[in-house]
Amino acid sequence: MSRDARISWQTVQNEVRQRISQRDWKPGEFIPHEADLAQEFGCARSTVNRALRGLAEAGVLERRRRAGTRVALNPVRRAEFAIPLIRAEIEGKGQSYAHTVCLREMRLPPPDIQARMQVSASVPHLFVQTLYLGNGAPYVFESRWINVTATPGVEREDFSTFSPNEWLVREVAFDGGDFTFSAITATPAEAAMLSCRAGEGLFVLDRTTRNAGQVITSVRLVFHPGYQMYTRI
Amino acid sequence: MSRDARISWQTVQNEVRQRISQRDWKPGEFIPHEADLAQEFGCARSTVNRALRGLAEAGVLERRRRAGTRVALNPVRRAEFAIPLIRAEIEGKGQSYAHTVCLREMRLPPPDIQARMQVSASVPHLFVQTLYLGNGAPYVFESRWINVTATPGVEREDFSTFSPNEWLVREVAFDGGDFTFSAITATPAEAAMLSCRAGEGLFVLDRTTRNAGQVITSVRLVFHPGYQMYTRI
DNA sequence: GAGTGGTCTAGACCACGTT
DNA sequence: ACGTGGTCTAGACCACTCT
Repeated sequence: MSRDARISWQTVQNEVRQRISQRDWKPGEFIPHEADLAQEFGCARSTVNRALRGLAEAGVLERRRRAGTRVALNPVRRAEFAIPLIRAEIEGKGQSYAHTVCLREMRLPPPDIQARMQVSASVPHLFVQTLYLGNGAPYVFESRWINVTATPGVEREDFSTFSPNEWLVREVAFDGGDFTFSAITATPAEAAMLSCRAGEGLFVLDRTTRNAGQVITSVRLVFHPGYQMYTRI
Repeated sequence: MSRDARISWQTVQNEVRQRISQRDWKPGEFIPHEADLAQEFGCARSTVNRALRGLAEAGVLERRRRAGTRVALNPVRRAEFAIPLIRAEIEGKGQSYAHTVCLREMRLPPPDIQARMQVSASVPHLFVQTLYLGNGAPYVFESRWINVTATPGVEREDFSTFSPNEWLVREVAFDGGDFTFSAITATPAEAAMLSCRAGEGLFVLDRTTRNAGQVITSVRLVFHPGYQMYTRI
């Protein structure tokens, strides 16, 4: 008769989400303890734990030992964005992909790059400038510094078949990085590369990538006018 | 003698991360099954599962039933960014916070806002423009459309003590939204608001916030020149 | 069909922070 | 001190998907 279906952690999570949305449980308020919720839903405490842990990771709940679990005051505090390969991003929009290497040489990095890459002034790095094209039109212009001691084999690579972006992703391990998003006003040189007018506002991503504490590469991507980065919660 | 310490899921996760960083396990390769790893580490399979699930959520691993677990081809594919209150962001930089409401009136939303908010043309919305200041200097200029039927009490609010941003976070539940980041070229009006030159590149965030499927508000934030959004993996 | 990850359970112990 | 969340275990069954 009372053969109930198993309760999944998603069921619990959805129910909790709904109670928060409906303001049964208001921001800042404590919600019942795991044990009580387990009893209410008729499942094991670990199932409730799984559900609530996910909500805490998403920033919806705040949990503290001994104190309990409360609804976060600002329930939407984090969002994720995807970091696609440039090729994948362009092809994902249904455009044809191409890239051109404009410059490739060893150079001493300027002070700002030294600081970002945590290297001394006297160590030459590989500097590569690449233009990526979607349907033949400039999509993004990349200026990249590569730490050659951390990327064996790069000195023999001309990036004609694989772009610096693709080559590094294929050949070198990464485990972390910094990202800075900003807007710049196009200089005449940048405008010429991206086929736009000087003075236009352009979206910029600066990224420094690391592996096991070592800096691999530092890159600036200047996107074409009108570029948008999108994400959803 | 052989009283080993308990193995935590973090231990397993760090070990797996390290093997990937060191390229013992290369991108695209399968790694051992959960059961084998559990035996190797001397812990329960659920502990291994917890560790690997976290890595899969982070995009480091790809897991499929029956097929197994493999190292992702592009190990760093996602990043999180924080969405602070504007007040918290300004004060977090050690600056004094202030805001000024420039405009507050009921209006019919223009077509682009109608599309974003999924409403018909004939429904008036509350339109509020607010300038946020850090140390007295313009920090970000906000143009916001508010769905009054979803935000009871808003018609009596003048946003002098609480900014629209703060008021909505305090009074209304959210559970999702869309974010679009882009760059614009400052119009003369925008330049005047932000005390910058017309034609400068400015960082822009468009956000539409929802609760239980209903659109609450749609906002455009135009930041001062030089603004950067930062995140780290 | 069979093997893999996904999940649930019931119980246990522990870490930590509030009181 | 003690109560709460955090975690681990051992076992079980299930869902999915590859062959």
